[in-house]
Amino acid sequence: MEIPKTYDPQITEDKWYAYWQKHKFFKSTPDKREPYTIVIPPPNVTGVLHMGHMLNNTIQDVLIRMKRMQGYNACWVPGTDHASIATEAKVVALLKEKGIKKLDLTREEFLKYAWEWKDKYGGIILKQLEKLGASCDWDRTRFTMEKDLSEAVIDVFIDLHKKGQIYRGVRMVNWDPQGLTAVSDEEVIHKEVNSKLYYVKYRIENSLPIEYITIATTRPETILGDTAVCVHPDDDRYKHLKGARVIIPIINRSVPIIFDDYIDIEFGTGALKVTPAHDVNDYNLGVKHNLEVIDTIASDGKMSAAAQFYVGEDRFAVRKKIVKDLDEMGLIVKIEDIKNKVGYSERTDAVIEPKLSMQWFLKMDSISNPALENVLNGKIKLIPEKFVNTYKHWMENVHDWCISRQLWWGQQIPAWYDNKGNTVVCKTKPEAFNQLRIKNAELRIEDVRQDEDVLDTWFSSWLWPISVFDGFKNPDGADINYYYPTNDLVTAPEILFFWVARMIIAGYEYRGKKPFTNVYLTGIVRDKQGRKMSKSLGNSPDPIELIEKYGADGVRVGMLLCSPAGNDLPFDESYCEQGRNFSNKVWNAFRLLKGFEVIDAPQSNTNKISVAWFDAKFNEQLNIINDCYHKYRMSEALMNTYKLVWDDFCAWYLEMIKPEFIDGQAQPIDRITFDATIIFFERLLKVMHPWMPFITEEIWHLIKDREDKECIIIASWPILDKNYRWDQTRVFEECKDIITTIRSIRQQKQISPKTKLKLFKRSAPGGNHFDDIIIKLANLESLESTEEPIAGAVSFVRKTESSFGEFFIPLEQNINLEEEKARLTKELDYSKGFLKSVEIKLSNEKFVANAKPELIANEKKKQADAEAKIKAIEEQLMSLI
RNA sequence: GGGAGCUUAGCUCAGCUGGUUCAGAGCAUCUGCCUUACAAGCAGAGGGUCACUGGUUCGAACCCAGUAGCUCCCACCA
Repeated sequence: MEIPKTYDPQITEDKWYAYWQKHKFFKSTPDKREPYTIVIPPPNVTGVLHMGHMLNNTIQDVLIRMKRMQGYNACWVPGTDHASIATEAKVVALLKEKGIKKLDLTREEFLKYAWEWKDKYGGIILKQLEKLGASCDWDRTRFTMEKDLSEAVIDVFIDLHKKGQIYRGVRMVNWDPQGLTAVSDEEVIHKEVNSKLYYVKYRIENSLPIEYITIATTRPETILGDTAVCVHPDDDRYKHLKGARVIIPIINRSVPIIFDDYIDIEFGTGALKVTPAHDVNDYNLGVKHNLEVIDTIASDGKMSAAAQFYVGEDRFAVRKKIVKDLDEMGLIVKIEDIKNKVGYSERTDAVIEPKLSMQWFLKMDSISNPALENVLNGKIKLIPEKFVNTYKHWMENVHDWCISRQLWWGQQIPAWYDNKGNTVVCKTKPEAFNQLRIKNAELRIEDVRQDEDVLDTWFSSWLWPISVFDGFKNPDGADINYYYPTNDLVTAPEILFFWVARMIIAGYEYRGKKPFTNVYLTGIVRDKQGRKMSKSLGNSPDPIELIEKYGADGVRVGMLLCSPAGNDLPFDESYCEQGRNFSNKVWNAFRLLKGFEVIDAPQSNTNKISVAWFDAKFNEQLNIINDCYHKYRMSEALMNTYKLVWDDFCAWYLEMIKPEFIDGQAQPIDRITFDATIIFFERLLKVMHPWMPFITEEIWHLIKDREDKECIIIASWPILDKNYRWDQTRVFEECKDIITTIRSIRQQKQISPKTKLKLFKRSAPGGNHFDDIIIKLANLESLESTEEPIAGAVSFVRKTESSFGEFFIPLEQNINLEEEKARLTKELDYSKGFLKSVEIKLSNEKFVANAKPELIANEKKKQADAEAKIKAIEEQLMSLI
């Protein structure tokens, strides 16, 4: 059978994925083995796979696959997040296209549409994860708004309310006028924008002649809500205005001038207009000075009836209009360009409006203590560690969490009201009725109303590591006891506070234990210009298309080659190309092996040495790779695997054992060497498997007939031989050096690689362990020892096993003496320089006194080495003359 | 405004307790090769004042101080 020259991922990927599924290799149930558990950061149901998911989930899959091979009961729990704002926005938009307005629907009708939408599109992203090879236990797929998980959310709300951690109150919240809901502080993104600072004159009441005070504001549209003007008590410009009042223009309201040291005298005119309804600071001032609150902006961002003017017009339109009107009245003193920060909604990108409203909050102070403590004491590790600082800072300054959202898609808050202003928190309406009736005897059940709001999505996802194992429904169940705490969490640093911190809080609150041990924080995938990949910029490649083009293995390798934990990843398709090329390299190594003719024959010395060397090399590298995994240095683990396969195995080992051609006829290989090589290759496939699951599985089956269930995905990770012959690998480096030097000389002298050369070696006796390899790989006719230098030959000095050897290659043509001399002299100078630096060090009394003895011994060895090398080169130079 | 981090080859990054001439890797580049596993390849080569300035030390890419530039996080200055 002809094996194609290039590897074709298309024909293998779906095949093996289905095969793994069929044999339930991803499935996990509690057993005697040690569990290794990851819960997926649930992607939004609205989501489609983007590069961030690709990166994130590939890392999780690598970890899961490796641990599975290492004998752990590996369990990767998948699922999706209901993403209340994002999903609701999507459904609203879809209904709008159909000509249906959300406001015309009842809650039940709307939710029916939303669920229909979810059932239709909610699973797309999970299907896409299959394409990249994600070995999730799909039978465990959960959804944050499914029945059990929702119930857990409601129970937690009731429980925390009972504990006094949840309260309801009127507060200044971040209002999203587009999503028509409050959002938490964490969902507001502050962006620096170019704004204008308007200087507006307010007339002092009853002043004669007419006196004005000039205030500076970036938001003139809120003037109608002003209820005071505030200045600093020490500001000499305004001291005479104690007790005075000013007239708010347009609306002609009389308001007091108040004095407060909150004011920055330097900013603007040192006079601040105070609008308690639309600014947090102003609100606080209002509370302090007992000011009236006039809410002039409605929830949709348009002027409310309370504004009296511009009613129903949008806040930004009004800004322009009011400036024009004020200007016509001669009240605009000047307009300055400034930069300031404006809050935007994370979900809808609308400008956030600070707004007073009644919301539910979770007190964060005491509940978050264990979450801070256990990250600081290292029981939970953040990788990379630098995020601990950020985490600490946030946890120490954490604000109460606004958990109510004015939406329908989500868990409805289990708070109930009667018609007399009583509130109870409990699970069901009948329960609520009974409780409310204690306070309100005439209450009828029809008058019991449930809170209209739903809970913040994060208020359900913070329970994820517990709820996916039914830890609320069945707190002593087999699953939760076995899998919790989970091991690793892989996620983006962006949601360290949104999600990670809160999961830790919930973990300690509800299980008394951490939810996971290691948090691996990936970077952000960016484009070449360093911009974050986003749909709106259109700079994000479609991962599925990349997979089709380069193969899932290629894309996986490409992405992970250059993404150390916590570092952003400037993505470029060429990385995928590199990944694909690697797949192809592996494929061709397989083709070579497959093409060997194997006979029962004695093993040549060359092959024997080669096998011993690679065995040692493999163990040396496996040790390093294991260590990289252990330290979560994923890219480094991959790079070492890559080099082990490409350089050590393909470029060196396979060339060492590859049978020669005689008269155009490939020679057979002896069975001992062949079998050893197959074992090596299988070990390599195993080490590659977590990164490249598909091609390794394909080759695993092609290289040998195997039983149905004998798959690499469940094969065991190679066992490290700690007693490997490390001396072999070291000495072979010297051998490589000699070979490379000869090849380099060929290049310089323009001698074809096909021309066989004679090599003479002049050195101390012994030390010819790898000579046969040198003969083969440097394409030598012979390698002989010589007592005397060979005149007229190209020569060089290289380290051999015990000391330095002088090497000579006699050539047909005459050598250029000057050129050779120059080359040797250069090397001599280098060696002399080296010797000198060592000698300086050794003659430095302070060094000898302070340095560790091993170090000094090492320096002495270097000195001796350098002296030997210099001597050898000098002798060679002599022989040239 | 507060905090954290970064700056090493053209690019992306290693350099893990200061000690091999330590200045590394992959990619890219250049040169020579279509050599019966692979041109998605093979062989070889060239790239760097380790941001800058001082200090500590026998010894600094690494420790300390300052300077410059970049990034991120947090924060209610109109």
